[in-house]
Amino acid sequence: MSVRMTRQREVVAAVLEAVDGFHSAQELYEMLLADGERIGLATVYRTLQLFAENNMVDVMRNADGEAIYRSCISAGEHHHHLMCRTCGKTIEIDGPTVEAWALQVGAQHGFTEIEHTIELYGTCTACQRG
Amino acid sequence: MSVRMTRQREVVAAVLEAVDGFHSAQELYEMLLADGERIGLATVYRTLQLFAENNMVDVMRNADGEAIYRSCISAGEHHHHLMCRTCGKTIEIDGPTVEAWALQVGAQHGFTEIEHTIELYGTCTACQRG
DNA sequence: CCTGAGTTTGACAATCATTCTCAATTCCGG
DNA sequence: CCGGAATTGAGAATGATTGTCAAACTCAGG
Repeated sequence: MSVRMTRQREVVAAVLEAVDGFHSAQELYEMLLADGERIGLATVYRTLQLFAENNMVDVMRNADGEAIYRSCISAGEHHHHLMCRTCGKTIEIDGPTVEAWALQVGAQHGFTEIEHTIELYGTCTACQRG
Repeated sequence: MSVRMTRQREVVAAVLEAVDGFHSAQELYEMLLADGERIGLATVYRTLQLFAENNMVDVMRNADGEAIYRSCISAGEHHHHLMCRTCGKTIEIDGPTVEAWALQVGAQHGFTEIEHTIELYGTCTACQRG
């Protein structure tokens, strides 16, 4: 029942801190192996899920529907992302506007416990040249 | 290069029209078989992708990252969804507010060609009882 | 109503992400 | 330091999706 701190969980947290942007479980697993860590793929998956449940990481899905993770910058705070479709650069954004809009639309249709996923994609300044 | 009309494409379009809500390629495939249609699973996948590219169907991803499809009610129009997390009932919504917000946020960060995905989840009136 | 070139199909293999299994190992409160 | 609960890991299993390629089909032209 209680959650334990293990070497594996520490190193997963560590890579997440060390790298920028979003990465899949597979990618993170490979990075760990490259760093010489001994850890199983299943453990990486389980750990990421655990972190996600505790809002310790950001989760989103790439265009292929794969889960990608990133250490949460505004830990625990709800926010969204603006990602460059060319270089993958990601900016964290928050939007009182949309939050309010989401709640309102939900309420209008009699829905409660509204949650939402909002992701923006575009081409960043750097990638517009070239 | 040219797109042909085939029996298979017709029946896929037909089930999409016949059923409500979003369904995975697998589900649609099974419905077709149940209807006595002769069609291959790969064909269902290919057909759905084709339809999606032509904006003839709505695509979204469920919580597991699987692609789910629905015949496009407001054909070709850009819109979003409000889905009941219990019964899967889905309502189509549009939001000038968020559209504008998305563009503005993108521009603020120097991003162009902004696209976005927005999905709302909640509990519908019916599912709140019980 | 034929025909041929180009499309599309389907059975099945192949990928690939993710989850499951379960014995062996590791944590940690007492 | 101990014991039981939590966690791990190797590999199998699952399941969605895509690739392969010969056979079947469509349709514009004759």
